[in-house]
This record gives sequence, structure tokens and C-alpha cells, in this order.
Amino acid sequence: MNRTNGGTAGRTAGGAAGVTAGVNLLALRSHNTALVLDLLRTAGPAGISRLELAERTGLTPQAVSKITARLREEGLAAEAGRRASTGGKPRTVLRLVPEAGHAVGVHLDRDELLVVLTELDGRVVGERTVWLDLGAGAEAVVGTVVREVDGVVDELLKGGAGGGAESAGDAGRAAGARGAPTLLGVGVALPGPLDHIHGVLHRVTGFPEWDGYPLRDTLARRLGVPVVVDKDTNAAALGLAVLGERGSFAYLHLGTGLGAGLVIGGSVHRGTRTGAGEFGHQVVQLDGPLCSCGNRGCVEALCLAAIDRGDVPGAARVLGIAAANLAGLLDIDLLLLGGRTIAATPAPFVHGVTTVLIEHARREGAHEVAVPVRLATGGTRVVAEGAAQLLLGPVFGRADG
Amino acid sequence: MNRTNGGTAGRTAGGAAGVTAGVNLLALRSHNTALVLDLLRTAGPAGISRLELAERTGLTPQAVSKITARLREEGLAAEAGRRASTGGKPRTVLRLVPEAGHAVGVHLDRDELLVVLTELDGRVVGERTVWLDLGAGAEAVVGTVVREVDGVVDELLKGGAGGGAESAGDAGRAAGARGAPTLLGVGVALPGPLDHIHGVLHRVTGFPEWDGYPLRDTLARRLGVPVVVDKDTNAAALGLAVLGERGSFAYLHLGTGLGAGLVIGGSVHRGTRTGAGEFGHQVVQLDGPLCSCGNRGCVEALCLAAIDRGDVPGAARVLGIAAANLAGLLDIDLLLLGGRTIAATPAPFVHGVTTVLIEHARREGAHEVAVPVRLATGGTRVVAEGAAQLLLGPVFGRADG
DNA sequence: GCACTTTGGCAACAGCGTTGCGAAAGTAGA
DNA sequence: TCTACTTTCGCAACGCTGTTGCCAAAGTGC
Repeated sequence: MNRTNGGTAGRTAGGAAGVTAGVNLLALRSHNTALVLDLLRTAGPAGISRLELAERTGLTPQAVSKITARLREEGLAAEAGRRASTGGKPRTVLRLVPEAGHAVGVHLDRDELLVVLTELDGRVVGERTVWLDLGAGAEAVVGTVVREVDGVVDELLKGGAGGGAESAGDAGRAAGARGAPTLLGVGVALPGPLDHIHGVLHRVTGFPEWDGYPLRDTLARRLGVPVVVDKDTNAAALGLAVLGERGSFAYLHLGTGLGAGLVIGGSVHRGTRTGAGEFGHQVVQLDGPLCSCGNRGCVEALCLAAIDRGDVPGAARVLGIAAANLAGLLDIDLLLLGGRTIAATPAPFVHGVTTVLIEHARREGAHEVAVPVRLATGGTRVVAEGAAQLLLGPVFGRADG
Repeated sequence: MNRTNGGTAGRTAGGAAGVTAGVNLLALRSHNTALVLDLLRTAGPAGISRLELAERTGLTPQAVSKITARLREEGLAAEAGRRASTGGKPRTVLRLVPEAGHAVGVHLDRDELLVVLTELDGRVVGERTVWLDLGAGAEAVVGTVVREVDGVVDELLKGGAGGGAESAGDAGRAAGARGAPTLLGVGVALPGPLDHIHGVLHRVTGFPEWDGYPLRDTLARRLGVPVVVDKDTNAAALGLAVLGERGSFAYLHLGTGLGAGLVIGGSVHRGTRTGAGEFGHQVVQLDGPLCSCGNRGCVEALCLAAIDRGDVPGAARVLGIAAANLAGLLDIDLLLLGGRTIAATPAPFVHGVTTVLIEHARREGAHEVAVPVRLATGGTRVVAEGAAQLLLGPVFGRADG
């Protein structure tokens, strides 16, 4: 696994702003291999033929054969039957071998911890949920995360031998020489602004003790595997992107707060300081009511106030207007709604936001099509699954998911 | 020139949403060549040494030597003196040969036509301005554009032989076998929403006769060279990006209307239907005053109304709030202000917008740094220069500028 | 059973960046 | 002025990539 692709091989050391880097033959191979893996993943258990891979990648059939031969040797791909003949030799179908790699996704919420173990294709094969108080202090929370992650990994990747706490820190010993299960790493998603690049929390609203906490490095040291942290909305958007949403879309999350995850051209847009997606504190009413952030007229404040007084259509309308602002600015394909408040009464929200966007499109021009609005699928696990994708993504050529 | 890089070689035919494509050796060479050319362009007349190129690209010095040797053979690069020695053989400095390629940029405004001819490095070597009425009908306007473009090209690329109109359509014969000047194509920037991919106008506010006009194909047929069309704000943003603004930024244009051009990670973000950057009709006041678009409370309406009543600080504040919404959503590095209205009284606008953003940042957190606000440089030609970059960009590895 | 179509691997090949090495072009010191 | 050293940079051989030409394998249709 480790040599399948050289990680982000070929990336030049310097370039902070990720300007551009030269591509050598190693990077070329990594890219094409990841591309083929990605198509295999997308095809799912149904599989995909070599010639179809060639068409989709633009590579020659022979090149695809070479790549898939290597993947089969490494155990990442396998043959899976054949298609019906069209007058000649039938195409052999290839599929991803999901068990060849694993990733852990952690959804660290204000009052709950959800840990999932997924295979290469993103399918969840293990899950744990425990109650937890984010305000209980960094040490306690990190301890709980380490214990639960190790628990899931020990149980499902190491044959379930032995007990719990004493194996803490051993999670990383998976990448053995033999066909041992390989753990790519752990992705952690949590609320609030944070520095995705350095893995440091800025602040978690309501819990000042987390300010500046180096969560990624702490967890990586104690778990012994690579760790990536990200905002919960970004993880959710990433999870939805892998679950089938293509192109560019925004995931709007309405729960205790209002935030967004942006997927542009298939990958999460985080912005320069990885703070993008601050949707809730968009001002839509000049000199409006005071928001918790200190500003006036934020969508979040207006939306939550409407919900507090039982005015769901009003909340939906405000949300729709902010969504239309976003859609006009970025010209995206789709809006997805999610979060506890949406889940409580989904229909009026979808309807209300849709209505605003249709009106908006009508004013833009006769042949203008409104951006479709849908409920985010995937249920309560989507954030944790997306967190796992933070590790799985690079295998399939996605920069950070 | 034509064989320097195979254009966007290697791009698979199908993939509408530009998903991902396989990379073959030809594409690899194109990429690395474009990368080196881009660094040569950035270095300007001062030049850059081979070893520096190697460091910046991550390629080995020998690979850079091969690439630059090819570029020198093709006349795109040349030696330009040497640096001071640091104890051994001094580094040879290479520079771009700007005269090896040309592009035309056209700024088609409501009442004026500006045509520039630029060299590879973006420097303007010829310029024409004529008054023109966008409402005079498509045929008349297109005729004027063709005449002026041909005029500039004939005068400066073909030795200025002969007259004007009869050579219309000959502009494309430049790419001769000998060292004849090579015209890459013509970029056209104009106001109003349009389809960048297909080169078709949606509508130009106030001029319904342009609805659905296939401007790109019409011009390409009559000029005989590749033509690319884009919104004026996108062209301006592109021009500013080449003029030195790095990273991600938004260009906010306040003139007869209010629009934005978004540069994310060095390239223009246009969105799925190339309609991104609709900044002016962002709603910032629920149920506010009616806007020309039919909606209520758009920034554009509020901003222009404030200006109409002489309240520049008020206009700046409203603009600042909308800019803060944008900056929070995308997490960009920089905001640039431009357009006639800004140019009339720049200081209060920069000050007003800056103030709003600083207040916003202060509320976000103590160590939060506000997004800097600056006046867009480049003067009145920046849109036309950016339009030329629509053709120059691909030479340097930029997808569409 | 034969002709035909289609798949996909083997072998030779061209072209990319890489490595090893040496000539070229300077500086620093005797 | 000569020698030793440093640094740049091109030539040649190399490994590895995707590509091309060719042919065996595995089906269908008559």
C-alpha cells in the first residue's frame, strides 16, 4: 500500500500557496494510478472494464492494462466476472478490493463522539458512539478519542485480541509486511473554525479552553498514525461528494449554528487560511438584530430567531436568500441541506429555499434554470464518513479528500 | 509556437465537468514546459537562472536544461547575461522572448471600444480606442471590432502595409513558417452575463438585441483566429492576477453596476455555467428597496442609491458588508476595488470597506487578521489586458488565463 | 466447423526525467 | 601566473512511462 502512490509525491517542498509544481515520471504514474483507482471506486461492486477505464481516462488500453496489472499484483484491484459479449470476446470487469485499506473517521461533536472504521470504498465496517462533553477539558476528550479509535481498530483490524486501554498507541502498527490490514490514518471532524493545514483549533464556540489546541499533532503522537482534522461542515460536504454528488455544490448545515461546506469541481474549497464556508455570519439585514458574533443581521441570528418563534417558513426564506447569494456568487450546481434543525422539519425548509431560488432565477432571465435544492442524504454518520475520506481521498487523487 | 505545447493536450474529450484526465508523456512535457515559461514570464526582463528554475519547479537541473534548450531552439527563451559568481561559474540568466507571440485584447464597453495588442509577457505594444454604441446592433458592433482588431494587427505585426478594411479576415495568417509574428488569438471582454464556454451572450443589461448572440464564433469566423469571450470583471481579475496579485482575491467593480471577478488559487473561478461573480445582486437588506433586477435589498441598489444622494461613506459601508460576506465565505487573501465610481473618489471607498472588514475580523477572534483592501492598479486598460491574457494564459499552463 | 469480432497481453519502441561524469568558467590563495 | 577549488551545465547512458504492432484468447453468428 505504501508504495502504491508516493502520497503526494512530486510536490515541491517550498510553494506555500501551492502555486504549481513540476511533474516527473513518478508523479505521472501516481496520478494515473490514482485516477484508475478513483474510477474503480466510483464503479462500485459492479466493476468497470479495462476499455471503459481507457475511455474515461484518455489513456490507451495498453496503459490501463499495465496499471491494472500492477494494482492486481498489489491486491488493490481484482477481476470480477465479465460483461455480455457484443460479438467478440467479452470484457473482463475489474473492481476495487475494499479490504486492502482502511481509514478511521471521527465525528467529535459538542456532546457526542462517533467513530467509524471504513474500507477503501468508504463503506463503514465498524462504528462506536459514546457520549462526551467537549467542555470536559482537552486531556479527557483526547483520551476518550484515543480509547475509542484504538478500540475499533483493535476489534476489527487485529482480530479482536485482548482488552482496551493498554493497547493505546498501537493503532499504527498495522502496515505490516504480510497481507496485514493497512490503516491509512484517522480523520477528525469537529465544529468551529480551525486551521486545517496545521491541525490547530482556533476556537470552539462556547468552549474557550480549546483555543489554539494542536489537536492533530497530539492525536497523531498518541495514535501513531497520520491524523487530519477538519471542520464538520467540510467533512460532511466531502462525505456527500463521495456518496455520489458530482460537480460543485454547497452543503448548508443548520443545527446549533449555521455553516456551510463548499465543494468546487469535486474537491472541498477551504480557502487560504482554511476558514472558508463561514456562511452563517453573512449579513442579510443591515442593522438587523444583534448576533452572537457581535455583528448585526447575520443569517444565523435571523434564522434561529425565526425558528425560536416557531416560524419555520420564515427561517426557510431567510436561509433561501442567503443561499441564493451564495449560488449567484459561485454558480454552483446544487444546494444540499442538513443538520438537526433541518432534519426536524425537512419539507418546509426544502420548499422554502427552493421557492426563493426559483424566484431568483426567474428574475435573472427566462431560460435561467434555478439551482436545485435537496436534502442531504447519508444520515447521521455522514460527517464521520467524510472525516474518513480525508485519508481515503489522497489514495484516489483527491488532494485532501 | 504551435508545437510548443499541444494546447491543453491530453484533455479527454468527454468529461464535461472537467472531472480528471489521464496524463501521458506529451501532456507531461507540455505541463513542465508551460511551468518553466510561466516562471520565465514572472521573472520578467531580469530573468531567472536554470538552477533557480529547478528549485522552483522541483525538477532536476538537467531536466530544466533540456526544457530550456528546447525553448531556446524555438525562440521562446534566450540567454540574458549572467549573475555574480558565488565562488564558481556564475549562473546564466534566461529570459522570455516576448516578441515570440502576440495576443489581442478587446474591451467592449457600453460606449467605448478598446483594443490592445500585447506580447507574450503581457506588455501592450499597440492600442486603439474608438467610441461605439453597444445598442447600435450586433452587425455594426462586430464590424467595428473586426476593423479595429485587423487594423492593430496589420499595423504592428505585418509591417503596416496597406490600408484598412480590405484586409479584414486576414489577421490569422500570421503563423507562418518563418520567424513570422504569431498571433495566438483575440480575447473579448464585455459587461453582462454570458456563457464563457460556448462564447454566447446571455444578455447585456439595457441592450436586449444581444440576447443569445454567438459572439465568439462570429468573431472567430470573421477574424480567422481563435477567439475567447468573457465577462469584463473576470478579465479585469485575470489582468490583475498577471500584474502581480498572487493567491486568491476578489476584484469588486463599481461602475454603472456592481460586479465581481474571483481569482481562486491563481485562476479565475467561473462556476459551472460560467456565471459566477454575481456580487451586485447579493441581498444584504431583507425587504429593502427595489432593485432593477426585481429583487429587494441588493447591494448594488443600496450602494448606487447612497452614491446618488452623495453619501459615499454609506455606499462604502454597504460595499464593505457585502465584501465581508464574500471574504468570509471564500477565505480569500485580498480585496481589490475598481471601476469608474471607485476611481472618482477612491480614498473613502478603500477606507470604508477596510473599516468594515477590520471590525469583522476583530469580532472573529483576537489573532484574526483582516483581509487587506486595496485599489486595483493597472488603470483603464486592465480589462483589455486581461482579455489578452485569456489567450496568453494557456501558453503558461493557466487553463483559461 | 468456419469466419468474424473483440479483448487484452507480449515485445519492441519513442520520449520523458534522472544519474554519472566531465568540460567550462569563474574565485581564492600561493 | 599558476594551482586548487567551487559551481554551472551539457553529453551520454539509463530506467521508466505510455505507445504501437502484433498475435493468442474467447466469444458470436452462420
